[in-house]
Amino acid sequence: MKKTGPEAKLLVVDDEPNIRELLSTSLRFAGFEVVSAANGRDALAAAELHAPDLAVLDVMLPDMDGFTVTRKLRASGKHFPVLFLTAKDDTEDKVTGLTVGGDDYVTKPFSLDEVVARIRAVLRRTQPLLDDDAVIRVDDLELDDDAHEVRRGGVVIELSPTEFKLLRYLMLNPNRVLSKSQILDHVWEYNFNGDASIVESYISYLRRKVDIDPDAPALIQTKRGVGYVLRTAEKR
Amino acid sequence: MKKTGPEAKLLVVDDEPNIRELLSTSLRFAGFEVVSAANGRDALAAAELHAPDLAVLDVMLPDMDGFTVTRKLRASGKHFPVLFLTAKDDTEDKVTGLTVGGDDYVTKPFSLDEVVARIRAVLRRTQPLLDDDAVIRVDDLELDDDAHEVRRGGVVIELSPTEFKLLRYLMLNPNRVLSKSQILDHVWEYNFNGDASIVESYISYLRRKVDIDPDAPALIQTKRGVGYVLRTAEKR
DNA sequence: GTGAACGTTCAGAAAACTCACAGACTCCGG
DNA sequence: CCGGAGTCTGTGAGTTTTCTGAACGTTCAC
Repeated sequence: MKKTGPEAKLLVVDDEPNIRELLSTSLRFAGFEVVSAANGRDALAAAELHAPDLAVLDVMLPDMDGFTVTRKLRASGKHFPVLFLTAKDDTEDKVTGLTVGGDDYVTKPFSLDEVVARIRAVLRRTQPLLDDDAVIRVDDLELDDDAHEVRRGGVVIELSPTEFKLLRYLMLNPNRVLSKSQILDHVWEYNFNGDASIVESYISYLRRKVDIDPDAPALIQTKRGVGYVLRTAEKR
Repeated sequence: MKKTGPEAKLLVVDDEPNIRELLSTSLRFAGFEVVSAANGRDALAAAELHAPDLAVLDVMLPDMDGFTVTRKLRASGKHFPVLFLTAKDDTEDKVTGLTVGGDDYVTKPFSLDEVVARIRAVLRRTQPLLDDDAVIRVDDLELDDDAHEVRRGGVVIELSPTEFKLLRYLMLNPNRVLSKSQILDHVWEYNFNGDASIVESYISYLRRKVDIDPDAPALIQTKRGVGYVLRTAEKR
């Protein structure tokens, strides 16, 4: 899955240092090259200098709002797609029109995996050259990101949004034990402040839908005191 | 769907920056090469310079109206088709006569998919070389853009204009989940400011007409918390 | 002008979802 | 075999989402 060299170059723009760091770090870890800016002015300069493939752009910036930044970018001939970060209650109002180009948006607070998934989706849509299939496969389990659908042995499995995100995270890390806090950090919104026991609940839900057959070896396995793994058959 | 190289070169002319941007962005994303101008003078210059295949032209411009622009274009030997943007209350007689050549018009406020569809229709009519079929097919569901007709298993289904546009948008994105705001942005007029619940209503209407057979697997499916998809059977 | 078709909005019911809590169960060391 | 930590799962409250029907407005044909 990982290619040689970075997947794409991203420009992250947010005035809150915490969020900017959070995003930069996890996007970098996800294989992207990342440059960041704290306001609209710097964002425009960075876009000029680095020619990113996509920008992650907070709509609320100290000097000018995200739409203005986008307009200025477009005016100077930059046509890379933008993923907007909006507050949840901005929806309906200002968000309209954000999805007309290749652009998209996620609402704050977001979950990290969600952002990565949306970035990949936008890039896939705008530069279809990279035949990233959008389908993740582990044994006879398939997860189709575009259709937002999961199949086991060809049979569709209905999952709730959270169940879907959790399974997606597990499938992206097959045969790797993931701790409950790791899972929490990736799948739940970044400001979630319940405790990790909810992961147990959702693992339980998932098992009921994914690991039904009592004869087949379970895909989702518990590592006591450590976390959970998605085990493939091949890998023993 | 995406070809190598742009589909055609368009000239967008509108004095309102928002509309100009909105059009440019979504047309560019639809695969066209776009240049734009804010008034008649610039439009004539741009036409001379870029030799577009079609112009999208607001009839109300600050310096001269769209018909004058067209006349001057024709006078200087430019015979590419024009898609006029007119206000809804423009008198019939002004608009009449627009559809006699290859030209066509849409009324403001328009929906983005409508404009794209009209542009494609005009280009198809004027340069029939491109064998764009104008018929979109998903399983046994056919949508004929030219005839403005929908058939399921050969049987014609009567749809209202909005139902037709909605189904069209779904059929252009089979097996891809579309959020309610995405749908709103593409199918409804750009200045629509109701909320997304109207999408739910129209999906409901569509289902009643398109997914009648309770035995057949439903084409239109809800992805709770995410949006709606048009599912094909083949896609497994 | 009148009726029919179409479009929009609203409101309520039903269904689904998220999450906390708590008791039951399992594993493991001693 | 016991106890405790860790894990699993049922229950239920609160919220969100979806669906539907009905009311109201607009447009169009006659």
